[in-house]
Amino acid sequence: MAKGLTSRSESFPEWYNELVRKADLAENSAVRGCMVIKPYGFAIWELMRDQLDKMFKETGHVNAYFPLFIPKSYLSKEAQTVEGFAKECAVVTHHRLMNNPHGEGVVVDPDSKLEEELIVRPTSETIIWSTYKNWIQSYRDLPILINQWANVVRWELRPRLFLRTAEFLWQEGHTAHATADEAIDETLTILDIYKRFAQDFMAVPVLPGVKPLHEKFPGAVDTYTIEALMQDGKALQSGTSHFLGQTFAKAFDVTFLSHENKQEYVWASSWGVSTRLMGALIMTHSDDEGLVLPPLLAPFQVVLIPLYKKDDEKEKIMEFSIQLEKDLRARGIRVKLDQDEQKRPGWKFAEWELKGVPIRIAIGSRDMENNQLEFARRDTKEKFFVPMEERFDRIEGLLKEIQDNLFNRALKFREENTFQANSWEEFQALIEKGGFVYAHWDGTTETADKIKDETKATIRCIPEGIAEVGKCIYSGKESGQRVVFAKAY
RNA sequence: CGAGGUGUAGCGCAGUCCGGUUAGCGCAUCUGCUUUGGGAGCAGAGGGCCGCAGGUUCGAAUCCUGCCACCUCGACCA
Repeated sequence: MAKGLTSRSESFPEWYNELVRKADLAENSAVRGCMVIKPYGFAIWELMRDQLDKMFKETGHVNAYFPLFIPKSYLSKEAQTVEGFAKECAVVTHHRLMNNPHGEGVVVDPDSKLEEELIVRPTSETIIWSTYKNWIQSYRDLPILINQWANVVRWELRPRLFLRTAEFLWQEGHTAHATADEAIDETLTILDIYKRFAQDFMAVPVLPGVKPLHEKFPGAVDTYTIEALMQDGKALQSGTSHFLGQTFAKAFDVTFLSHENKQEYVWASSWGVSTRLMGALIMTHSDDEGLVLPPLLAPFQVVLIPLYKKDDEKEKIMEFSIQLEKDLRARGIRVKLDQDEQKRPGWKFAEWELKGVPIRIAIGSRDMENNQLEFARRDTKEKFFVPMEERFDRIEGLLKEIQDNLFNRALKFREENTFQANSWEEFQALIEKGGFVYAHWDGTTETADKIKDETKATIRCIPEGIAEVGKCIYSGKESGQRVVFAKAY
């Protein structure tokens, strides 16, 4: 049992908070709502980022960078964007400080007031489309497939590490196309990348689908989402891909001359995933002993713990350990040899479990004599001995096995917590239990609002291809298909 | 932004009701010895503007007033 880690059954939110801190992922900062991502946590984010970046580039996207500050007037050009983000924007009003004429410290120089205030970007559609206007004249300039890795600020009143912070890191893709079909294709291509990334790398099963209109991104025609189910039965929106239609092209007057020699508005998509994915990763796999990481995203896939008492033992053990570290590294495995002499082995075992390292190998004199190594896998907590000559094959095999096991385990959990509700009473009971609930809905925002008021459940997404006629569980009106309800983060 | 709560050592807390020795405990830190295959034991040591500013009092962590910060719960959100 990890020292001082609250169990999930005792309090899931507390468990999460303590885990994030104790596993050295992140901590609160001096600025309310902003987090410090610590090196170990950032290493995981870097692995996610590198993989996503690779997938974007494989599908023809390029990276660029747009400014942090957005002129206030840009936001007012697109009415829905204002409505969506106005309540959570940080605003820059001055550009200079001065020594306090009445005392200690510095004050804002009143003479440095900006003529036009600047908004710290909550998302970059407006500044990007005001730029695309200059880049696009003819169909020959299309498509534009740009992504940027950036920080954004949304002034949150109730922050939680990784899940909801005032500043967060993300990528935002912004594409421009000649036709609606092309933009929709792009939107769905990215949704598929997100799904594959979540499932194949994070080992997190996700449910792709489209958001109902009242849950979509302001300014989008359609918002697609991947929804994941956390261990406490709550859903986490883990990525979104928007078909923006011509909303931003019209707001910023971005037109192109088509094949047919006609001026037409450009079609758009935008899409993003953020450091919130860290929250999904943690809340999907981890247990009461700490973090559990899928091998593909583990900063260290294998940790080596040397065990020795006397100095003559130490020399032999260390020589072997250093060689094993080199051999594993040469095979492309991320490995950590824990050489800390201040800490005892038991402490190290617990510490690396807390940090979620998939495979631990203990190396002691007894093992040397028996020509074997003691393996421990983090996901199942099994311990077993591996003959020396099999060590490389077993490590490589185990990493794949653990990756698969985590996904299958999470998928099984989701299946066991996915239900169908056919009456209002049934729906209420199932939502109270937690999990995904498939139910008929009459398609109106009014009904969705009432369901939310009474149960706190929202429509997470409308999955594709499950057409089935039925009656709305709340209003009893006609419904063309089931939608997925859950309580959400 | 509404409603509650909490600010005491790096972290977690007791003490505050009912004012009165040198403000205490656990973890962490430092020193020494013994330990080292599942978060070591013993002995010793260091560390505090008791959130901030006023007030009451011979005397304030403790009582009063104001401010600030953080946490939990609601409304909003990736």
